[in-house]
Amino acid sequence: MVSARPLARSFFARDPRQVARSLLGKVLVRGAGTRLRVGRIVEVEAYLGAADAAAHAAAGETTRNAVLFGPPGHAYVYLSYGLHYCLNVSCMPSGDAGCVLFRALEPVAGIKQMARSREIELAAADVRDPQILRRLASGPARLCQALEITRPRDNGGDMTAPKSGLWIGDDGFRAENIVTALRVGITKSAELPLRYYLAGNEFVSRR
DNA sequence: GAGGAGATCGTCT
DNA sequence: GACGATCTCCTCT
Repeated sequence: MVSARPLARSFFARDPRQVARSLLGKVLVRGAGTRLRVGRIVEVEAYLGAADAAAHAAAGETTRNAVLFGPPGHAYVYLSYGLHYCLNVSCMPSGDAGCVLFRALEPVAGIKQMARSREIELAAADVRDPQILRRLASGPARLCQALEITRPRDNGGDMTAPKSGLWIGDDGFRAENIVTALRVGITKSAELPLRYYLAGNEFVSRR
């Protein structure tokens, strides 16, 4: 089991582009005690708030996106296409409602639990099968399924506090060779290069 | 391996 | 009443 320390709130009180790059290589931790599920963050996207037409915050504050307008470092979870949840963390560039979307994780611990949540049959021999591991959390909706992240349960939670049950930690891993690319699945402001991932990483959702 | 369609519902117009 | 920051399955090549 890795030991990780939570990130400070000030980490998130920056421009979402800086936060996004800095988050690569950190670990997303679900749960408490010994039943932890841990994934390394390998792919994220930045959303800039009012200046970014693709951002949920662009049209102003509503009950849905209220978390984005609150303090940085909190979880913003929303339902996409009526089926899937997606996880963001709020940032605060000069009072604006920016955020970072988590797009893919590399499973580190609690792999069998993740598979169960994803309804993937996993024999002991499969735990190291890269084909199967890749299906666990490579995609924003998949990682929410794998960690059982939902809006009723996790929206607004404090991602700097382990006691919230969903937090981000630094285990000493240092990201190198970060690739910048276009964001996935949006139509507005699609030309902005705000997606970041670890070069050559197997668990990135799209290359 | 690539491409297309369907699933499904909260939120905003 | 329309529309998604998606995933999976199916078909075709």
